[in-house]
Amino acid sequence: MKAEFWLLDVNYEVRDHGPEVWLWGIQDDGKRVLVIDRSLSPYFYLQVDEGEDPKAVVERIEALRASLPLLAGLEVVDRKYFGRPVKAVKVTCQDPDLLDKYAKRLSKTQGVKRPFEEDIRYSMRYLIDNDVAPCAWHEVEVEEAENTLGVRVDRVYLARSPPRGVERPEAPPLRILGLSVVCYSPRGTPKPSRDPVVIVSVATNAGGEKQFVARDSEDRELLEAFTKYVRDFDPDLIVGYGTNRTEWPYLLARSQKLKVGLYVDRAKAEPHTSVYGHVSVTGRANLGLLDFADELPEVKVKTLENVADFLGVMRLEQRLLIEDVDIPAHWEDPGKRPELLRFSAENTRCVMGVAEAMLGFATQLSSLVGLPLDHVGAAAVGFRVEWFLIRQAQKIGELVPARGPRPYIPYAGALVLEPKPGVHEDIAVLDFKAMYPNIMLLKNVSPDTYVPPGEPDPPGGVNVAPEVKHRFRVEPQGFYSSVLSCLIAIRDDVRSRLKAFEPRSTEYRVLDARQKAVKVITNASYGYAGWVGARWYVKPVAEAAAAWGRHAILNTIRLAREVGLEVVYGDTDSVFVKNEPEKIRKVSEEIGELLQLEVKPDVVYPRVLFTEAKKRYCGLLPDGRLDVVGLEAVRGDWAAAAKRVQERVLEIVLRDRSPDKAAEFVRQYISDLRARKVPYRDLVIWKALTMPVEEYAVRTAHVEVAKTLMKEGWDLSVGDKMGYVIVRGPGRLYEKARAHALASYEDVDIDYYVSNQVLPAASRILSLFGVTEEELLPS
DNA sequence: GCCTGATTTCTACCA
DNA sequence: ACTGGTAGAAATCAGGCG
Repeated sequence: MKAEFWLLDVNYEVRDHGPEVWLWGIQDDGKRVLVIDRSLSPYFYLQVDEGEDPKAVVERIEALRASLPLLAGLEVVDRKYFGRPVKAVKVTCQDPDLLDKYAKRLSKTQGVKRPFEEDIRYSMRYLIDNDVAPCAWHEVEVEEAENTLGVRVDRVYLARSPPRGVERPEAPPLRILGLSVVCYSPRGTPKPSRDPVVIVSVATNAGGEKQFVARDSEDRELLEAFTKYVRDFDPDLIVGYGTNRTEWPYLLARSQKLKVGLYVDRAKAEPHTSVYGHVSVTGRANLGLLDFADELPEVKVKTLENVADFLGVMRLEQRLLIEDVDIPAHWEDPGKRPELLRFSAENTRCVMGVAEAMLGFATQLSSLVGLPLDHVGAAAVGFRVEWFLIRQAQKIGELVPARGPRPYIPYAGALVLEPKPGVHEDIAVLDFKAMYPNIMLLKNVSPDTYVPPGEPDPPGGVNVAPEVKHRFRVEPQGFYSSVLSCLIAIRDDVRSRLKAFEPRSTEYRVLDARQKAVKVITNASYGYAGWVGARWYVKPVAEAAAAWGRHAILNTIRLAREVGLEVVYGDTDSVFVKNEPEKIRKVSEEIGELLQLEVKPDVVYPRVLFTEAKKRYCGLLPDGRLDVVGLEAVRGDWAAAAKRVQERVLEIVLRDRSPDKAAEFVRQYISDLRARKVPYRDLVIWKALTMPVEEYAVRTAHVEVAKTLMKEGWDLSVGDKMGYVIVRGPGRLYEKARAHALASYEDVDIDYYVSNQVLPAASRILSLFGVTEEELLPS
């Protein structure tokens, strides 16, 4: 019989000496199923030395067979490595966990150059080899089996054939459970060995809301009740915020200590930490939404409340927020405990809202790159690109290069023009459409088409990069080139289908999420190519793409000037020119002919203001809104007070064209600030720890604050944002920084905020109009 | 030892 | 833990001065 299912999760098991893949899915009738497939044997490759007879290598390995009991098969195969044909021995092995060990051992065989793909996990191997993608529909020939495993699904199937993809864009209705957790520690970061979980707030997309609250800091019953709740609801998705890093590890450690089985998965086991440091719940997808918050660069401090506010899930002003340092007092005080309960419940509501906003993108990204839903968020951008590449490599018989340490040598990147400071009227921004991907596509820039120095030109000819002179074969089409054309084709297809639907329809939202996912991967391809950690890293590839990019923008500038278009600024793939449509059309046309790249006006600013610095400007949009770029107003490491003032100054200067009015506004603001009428939170400065505190070479405010907090028992790690205020007193700035949650308004050094935050931010703009800092101070 | 300009360190941004 | 190019604040260094 045939079964159709949407793939939610995948794992593998070794049972009765045979590996099997477990595909957890959801069917049309709402049944949750487990499809077990034993058809694919794990394997790796051994590349055979050039000039060596592969059969001889096979025989040598055969001779070792007695000592390799789980070796299942040897086959000589033709593959490609960086585009060149190679002979390899495909070694199949019964136990997927022995691939690495066997590969190491057999690599020493005479005539073997090196092993390949022994580091690809069996479950990924299965998905890739069968072209099975998570978060997508598949049909499979199956026979129903009895649920002797005790897995929590409606049906268990044995696959008779590998699943085949079915074109169906929408996900089935999923059961989603959201959670947030509060732990209690009298002081500092809670420790599971010592401190209880006191509140677990859950919510479901079936409308359920519940709180599990510890009785007198006894959390055994709470953990048991929570576990039971999860099992009873039987979610497909478990969502939280930062749960991979904090809440799940805590719940696990705590339940281990109390000997409570946290059996929340579909396979009678506990959650476990998986490849990308995320927590995996077998048969479900556990998502930490913080992992997807990187897609929202507008949100600078990525707390749940900020993300929820940005997405319109729950407004910050409406929230009751409790800082970590204030949690113990709220739990201890029966009068304040209800506030803590409300805070926790709101967190879970925010989690559910954020999940709704982000799931479309997450599932599309998962199906596109082929990583299981719970992996894809946790995987860094480079790995997302790489898994997409690995999938494509399999299709063309390209061996997946080993990841290895390589020397890092920087190369020249993009070109940035010196802006002409001041206000310019009616400026058009000419943008290259997907510049780097299109360059790589057009010039066939790829790891496998690169012709190293010393090698003769191939018969089909080469494309030679300007300046750096790297050469790339014109044919056949390279790996990157084919992958990019595939991505571009998908995006064009999705975008054309998009037109048939209403923007609010489900179909539209699904397709829109898909085109965004494709865009993210496409745009990351150039960065991937220049990443030393990449499996397909070849420095000249990135270097050549950058050189062609410079060539493109330089030609655009030249042509613009030739037709008499004034160029006022440019950066990487954009050129800012006077808005003269006819001349622009001409430039665009000529670039199209000359470089086969598309360049066209993206926006037209009725007015745009440049500072004397590159990468910092502000454009007024036709609808009156501002595009603030690079300035303090869009930076996360300036106090909101300074950012607000600067933004307002820009508005007044660009909309009303009145530097005087703007100066008056600044004077008024500074008097308000001095009168302490500005909210305290607008004085908090946020900076991230980019390395462990002990590695800093100099003393800085945020690191000093981090050290203080750590002394108080708070665990901090790389990436954490430290919020601090500057307080009055003598000494260096770093001596006057206090954690925002531990300082009070009275301590704040207003003069610092006037002279080092608000004034510089305002003056950055107003100095262009001859307004001095003295003139910005209230009289 | 103090002052000042130059250099280094650091973060976050742009494309 | 995708790239290089960039700004700007603050810390720190280095050298002159007395």
